[in-house]
Order: sequence, then C-alpha cells, then structure tokens
Amino acid sequence: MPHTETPPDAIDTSLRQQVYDSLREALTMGRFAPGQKVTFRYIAGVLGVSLTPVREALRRLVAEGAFEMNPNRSVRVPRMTRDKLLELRDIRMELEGLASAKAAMAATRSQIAGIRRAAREIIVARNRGDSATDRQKVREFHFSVYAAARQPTLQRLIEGLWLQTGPYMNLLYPGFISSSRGPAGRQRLIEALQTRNATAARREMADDIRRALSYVADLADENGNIAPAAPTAAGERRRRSAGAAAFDLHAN
Amino acid sequence: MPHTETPPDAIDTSLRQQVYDSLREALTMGRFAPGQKVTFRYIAGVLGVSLTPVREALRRLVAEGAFEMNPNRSVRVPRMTRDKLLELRDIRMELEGLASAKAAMAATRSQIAGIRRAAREIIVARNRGDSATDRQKVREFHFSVYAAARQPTLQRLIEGLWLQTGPYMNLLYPGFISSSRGPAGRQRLIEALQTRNATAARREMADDIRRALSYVADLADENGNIAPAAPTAAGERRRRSAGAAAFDLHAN
DNA sequence: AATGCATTTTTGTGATCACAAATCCCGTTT
DNA sequence: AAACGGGATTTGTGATCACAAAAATGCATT
Repeated sequence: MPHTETPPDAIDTSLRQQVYDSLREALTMGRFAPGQKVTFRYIAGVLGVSLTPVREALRRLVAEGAFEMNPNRSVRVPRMTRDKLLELRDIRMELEGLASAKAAMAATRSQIAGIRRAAREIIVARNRGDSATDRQKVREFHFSVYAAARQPTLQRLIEGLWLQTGPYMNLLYPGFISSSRGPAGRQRLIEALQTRNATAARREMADDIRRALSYVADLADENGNIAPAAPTAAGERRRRSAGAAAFDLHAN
Repeated sequence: MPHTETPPDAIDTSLRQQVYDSLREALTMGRFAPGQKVTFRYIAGVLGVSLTPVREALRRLVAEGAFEMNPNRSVRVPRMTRDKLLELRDIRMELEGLASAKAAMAATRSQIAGIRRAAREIIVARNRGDSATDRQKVREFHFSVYAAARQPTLQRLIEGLWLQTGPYMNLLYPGFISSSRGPAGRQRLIEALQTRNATAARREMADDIRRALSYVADLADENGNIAPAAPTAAGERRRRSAGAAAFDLHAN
C-alpha cells in the first residue's frame, strides 16, 4: 500500500542543490585554485544549466565563506592564510569539542559501533597507503561522532567549517600522518564515549584538531599564504604548476 | 582628485542585500509569527521587487537557519523549542566565549573605551525603563567585544546565531533584567579585557549567556515550545493574540 | 456532516532577456 | 617602454515568462 512517496527524509532534487553539491565537492577535492575567478556563466556552461540555479548555489557558498566576493561583484576562491587557518582551528576546537562532549552523553551503543568501525577503516586505508580513502574515512569518523550528538544546528556549523578547511587537509599527507598519534587519540575518544566521559571526549577531539591544523598552519610561506595540495587519488601525480587554473569540474 | 569611488569598504547596494537586510530586521524585531508561511511573491510584493532578489535572500536565510524549508519546498519561520534554544545556548557560550578571550588579547585602548561606553548606555536605558534601547545597546556591547577580537569568520558565525536567538531576547524583559547581575558581569568583563585576562573574559561572557538563555528556555510550555514576545517599543501594548499573522513588513 | 475526487489556483523553479557596471583590448601618446 | 584612454566585450543583476508540483477549492457521494 504505497500511500506517500517521500521516505520521511525527502531529498532535495532541485538543480540549485545539485549545483551546490557539485561546487562543494569540487572545492573539497581541491579542484579549484585559490584566487581563481569563478564566473556564473562558466559554471553554468560546465554543468549545463542556466544562470539561475548557479547564482543561488554560489550565493549560498559565499554566505558560508566557501567562496568570497570582491567589492566589484565578482566571485573568487578564497586564498588560505595562516591567520585564517588558525582562526578556523580555534573555532573547530570549540565546536567539534562541544559536539564530542554532547556525543559522549547521548551516543547509543550502535552509534559507537559505527564510530569504532570508521576508526578501524582509517587504519586499514592508512596501512595500504591509500590517502584518498584515509581522508574519506576520517571524515566519516568525525561526522559519526557529531551525528551521535544529535545537535542539528551544531552539525550544520561544523559542516561549514569543514568546507573551508577541507581543501587543505591533503597537506597532512604524508608528513603529518606518519608522525601522528591519531589512532591512539581516536581510541581514547571512543573509550570516552563509552564511559560517558564528556570532558575527556572534548579534550581528545580538540587536541586532534589542534595538532592537525597547527601542522598545516606551519606550512605557510613567508607571506602567510598556504597553497593546497593537488588532489591525490592513489598515486596520482601533481597536475599543473601552482596557481594555474585547476578547475575541471565536469557534469555528471 | 576623485580617482576611485569606493571608499575601501564598498557597500553592497544590490536589491538582494536590501531584501536580506529587511527580512533580517523583521525577524530580529519579532515581526514574524513562528510557523508562519512565507511566500516569495508576498515578500516581493511588500518590498516592491521581483522574485529574483527575494529568492536569493530567502535562500541565504534558510541556509543560515533563520528560516526553514519544508520538504515540499515552502518556507516557514521556524518555531523555537527548548531543545533548540539550549543547543544555541551552548554554541553561543563556546563561540562568544572564544571571541571574548581573543578580544582580551587583542583589544586596543580605544576599543575598550567603546565597549565601556556601550555598557554605560545600557545602564542609562535600563534606568529609564527603555527596553528597546536597552536591547540595542546590549547588542552593541557584545559586538564591540567581538569586533575587538578581529576574527572575521568567528564574527560571521556569531551574527548567524544572534539572528536565530534574537526574536526571543525580548522575553528577558522585564523579569530577567531586574533580577540580573548583568551590569556587574559586564564590568568584570571590561576589567578582564583591560588586564588581558583571556580566561576571565571568556568566563564572564559564557556565564552571561548561560544565565540569559537558560532563563528563556525555562519559559517553554509543556510541549517545549517557546513563543516570542511582541516587539516592545517604549510602552507599546501587545499587538495580537499569539499565533496570529504578525508580519507587517513595510517597504522603506 | 464527513469523505473522496477532480478542477482550479497558488507557488517555487529554471530559463531567458535587457541592461549597466566592470573588465578587457588595443592603439595612441608621452 | 610605460601610461593613458576609449570602445568592445564580458559579467552580474533584476525582471519576466513558462511550467510543474503543491495546495486550495468545490462538488458529488456515502
């Protein structure tokens, strides 16, 4: 007896949302060069849609800080600086620490199992030297924790912050990863969730973020600028010289 | 010799921005009834513009959580619940606490003077029983502190949170205000800024937010819903019975 | 009077058009 | 060779139109 179509959580199929998702994905994967100018018509052409949904998607991304708008109404990919990254680090420590503390108080047994599984998969990918899967599983691990906190507004804010720091997380490989105490920290975090120890959960998450983003901040050049790493599919070579137009977003 | 028009800080004069500002203002002043459906054409009609800028403004506000979107693509003013308010409380304590700590490390003498002046003006308005000016000056006080922190991303996030809690801050009057240790707390905050005591600054700000929002959360009914207070110009009477359409946004 | 169903109206979405501001281009001047 | 200037092009903005999904309405049936 099919009475309603939408399976409670109706998905947004609008073009606007698809464009938004595409741009978000391209940003996260580092397919945009910092400072690159992004024109509405170009995006519309590449994705095969009209200006209308592109405008709405880009406007939203500007509001979220994922793109920035010149005074003269043109949209660019923001450059990352050490100062900005340190600001994001401190904000993320607060919010993701808070989310972890809440998760410690609210996580169900099955949610904790999912978090533990993600932690295992990180180790597997890392042992294989598969940094792409590694990154994806790290994201899964973090957001599994935040989902367990059941704080929708908090989760939305954290997603916005990941959108801004995402393109630079490649820089953690391979230098930071090998020297990192990541697995042990995640283990302690999971234990904190199990024992409902909110303070410890917050501390482990905040420390993890501090170490990772401080490492990236130290990669800034003498002007304080930070260049993103090229997207690293397994064994892929760097594509172009730095600063060149690296945008090759393609329609699905 | 007029060589450039824009005085470094070019202002956005687009209709989209004006619509955004109007809606934001109307929300903050409590001119929307929670749960009220908001149609694009209605806003466009009231403001005398076409659908295009209205769509972009509303989309942005939805992304910021100031409006919410039904699965069936209609936009509503979100209802406030105790749970949501407590979530916002905890987030605000973290972020505004962080901003206060940063302000303690970075505030200049003249910035502190401005903060102190806002604190004085709060007391003046409060002694006159002028709750409208009171609220405005409280906002000025807070954002003067956050501006001193010089953390643009953090400030943007905080503004988004105020947009969501704003309509309910009227509920602090007059009950909470009279019983509050607000002035003393603000005084201690200013002292912390002067002595560069980041920890104390964070504590004072977080405590202030906790007390205020906990008070409002306790006003929830048995279902956890919180109704906003009517906008209170000096001595203005409550306008309509709760739940009625309270939207009388007018074009400038 | 309440319910089910077809029709009408409302409403958000996406494409297209017109326009002005910003940018680019290229020839000229100093 | 660098700086200037004016016209051509590009680009974001806002209005309008067509359309489909959703909501509201009216009517017949139980």
